[in-house]
Amino acid sequence: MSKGKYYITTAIAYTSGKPHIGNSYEIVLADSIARYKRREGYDVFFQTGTDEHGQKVEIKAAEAGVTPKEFVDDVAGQIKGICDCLNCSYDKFIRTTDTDHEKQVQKIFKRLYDQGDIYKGAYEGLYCTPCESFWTESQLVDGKCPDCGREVKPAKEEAYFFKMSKYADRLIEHINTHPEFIQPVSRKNEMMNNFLLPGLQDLCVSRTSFKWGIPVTFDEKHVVYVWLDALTNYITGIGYDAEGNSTEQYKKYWPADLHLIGKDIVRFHTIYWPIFLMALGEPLPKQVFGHPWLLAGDGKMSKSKGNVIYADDLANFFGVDAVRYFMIHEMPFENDGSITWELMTERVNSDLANVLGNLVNRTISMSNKYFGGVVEDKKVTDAVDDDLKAVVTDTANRVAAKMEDLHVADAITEIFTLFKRCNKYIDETEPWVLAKDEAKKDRLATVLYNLCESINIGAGLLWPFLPETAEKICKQLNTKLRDFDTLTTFGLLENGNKVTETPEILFARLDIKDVLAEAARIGEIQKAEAGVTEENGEEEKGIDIPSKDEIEYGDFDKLQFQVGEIIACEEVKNSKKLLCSQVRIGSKVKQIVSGIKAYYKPEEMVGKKVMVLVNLKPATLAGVLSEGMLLCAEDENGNLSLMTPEKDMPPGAEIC
RNA sequence: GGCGAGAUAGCUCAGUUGGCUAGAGCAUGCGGUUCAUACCCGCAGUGUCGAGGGUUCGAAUCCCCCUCUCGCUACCA
Repeated sequence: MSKGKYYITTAIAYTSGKPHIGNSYEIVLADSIARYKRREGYDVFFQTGTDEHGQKVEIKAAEAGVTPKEFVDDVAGQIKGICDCLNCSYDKFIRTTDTDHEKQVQKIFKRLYDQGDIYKGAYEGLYCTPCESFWTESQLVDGKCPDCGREVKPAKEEAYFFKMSKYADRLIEHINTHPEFIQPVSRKNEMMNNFLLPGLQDLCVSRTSFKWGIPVTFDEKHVVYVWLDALTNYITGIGYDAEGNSTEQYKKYWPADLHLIGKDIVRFHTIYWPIFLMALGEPLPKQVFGHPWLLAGDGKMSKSKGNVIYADDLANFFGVDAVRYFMIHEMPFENDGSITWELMTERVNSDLANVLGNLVNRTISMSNKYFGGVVEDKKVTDAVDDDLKAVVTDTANRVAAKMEDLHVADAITEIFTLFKRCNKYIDETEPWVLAKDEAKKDRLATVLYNLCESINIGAGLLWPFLPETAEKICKQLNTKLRDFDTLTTFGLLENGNKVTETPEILFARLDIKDVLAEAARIGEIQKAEAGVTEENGEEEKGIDIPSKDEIEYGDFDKLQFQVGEIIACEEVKNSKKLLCSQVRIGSKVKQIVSGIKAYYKPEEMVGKKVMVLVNLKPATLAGVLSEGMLLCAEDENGNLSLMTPEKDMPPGAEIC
């Protein structure tokens, strides 16, 4: 009997490179929910996939010397490989380069244009080159790029915009009347306070600055910009048609019951996506859950440091279910979790090996030792059985309650509580004592039956989370996976069932030394791939940034750079990132505000001689006048380093 | 700066509408046991529940204020 449909999606992964562990977490979480819902009796459709267009892919492909399509085919294959390696049971793996998807995106774009939701905008001096972004007049902040704060410049290019504000009131109303729509609730406040209530800006939905995208049918030099292309995967993947010929599958599954996404893209899923749907006249998804992140240890991951953690490396070493267990268990509902090889080892040893693996092993060993593997209830009960049975048969309800609220980590903890109760039961009943007394043989038989039945029920509950392990347990017990609606009934295990004679260790205990050796080995491989060797540990991989247009010497000559000496520096009040420096340039002193507080303390700024752009039009930042710009180098993580002359130079020396 | 969340045992956190000696897991110490993967079971802890004030018979829980952390957002010439 079906309880109805359940459509769950993950975000589609961007194909700029192989995803690390933090990006693999979501698919496991989604898979657990999907499997759980299926076992509950829902008709589940579980979609995941890849987001493959955009300039970043175009650049990466060019670097690799292949076409964008060849590049994304390769990366999408890797991403799909990781999903498969983690045993994820998706029903559809959509790629935004799928022909069906591309056609529908074009139709959607056309339709929204025809009905006036998308309009062609013109850009006069409103293009931010570093951000590759166009902005409308109203979007600028102090006349600057609202993303990076840098100068925007005149550009003849045109782009299409979506009229977000038209639907804002309806969306605010929807969010207020559907408190479950945005999860966790703290995200709802952020969306309301930062975007919806201050007033929505129109969103640019096309680009002309790169080619790797879905062309706008009626204006070929434009490609559809990322969010309209990516978000629509949730409907195109199940057969939406913008001209009214959607498939039965679409009619059955839409609206989605759950969009599972990272907390970084909540804004796109709870503002832009619902508004696109409103414009198309389609119902909104029931729930969007912005989950926290799984971070690797404390620092940032980088290949040149050799500390990137990939799901497949972990799965190869610890086993798939150990990785799934860690991800599910260690991730709280609202705060970020962290993963390291050490933490993985702790989880595997204490929960999987000690509690679960050992329980199954000792139970089967005793069945073999005392009864030749035959498990039979001789109905010799004792008061201590009652509590065991109560805990075991109630676990399904407890798990269900946790899953209802998407507290998946708590749900799996409930299952392990069941297994712990079993271990305690063994101590209470002391089977090895019973075994010494022939008169208590029947009691012993019942004890072992109770254990096998409890473990069987536990395995049934465990399946959505650790499918491979649950199946292994059933195989060792020689039972079938229990249907969900039988999990609250004790005693369904067939009498006279014979367990395996050769129980295999489910999870081996690990020695931390071996684990760290493996981590080090993988780290070395990564460093080698990143081009770092023992001798030249400093030889880094270069970073590429988008190229700007070629300029005339005259353009360069307009800029005046000089060496400036910082003679005083203080923090700017009311600002998190700004320092205000007094900079001596020749005989003059300029006041310059810079966003470098995170990298330099005011006192260490004083005395430095730095490169200054002196003829920049003065501006006011956080209420403080700034009459120039201190130049910095910036790495891929946004770390800044001031430019200083390589030999000592007097303040005011021209840089040319 | 604006908005929001949080500060509880060594670590990760639970603590419902204020009420009995403030809890769980992991780690630590001690004891028990041997079927089992040196495993399991039991016991024991320590906590000014971030600081200070207030409401109340009574506050981790409500109010005020302070300090710190985090998230989103603005600022990064």
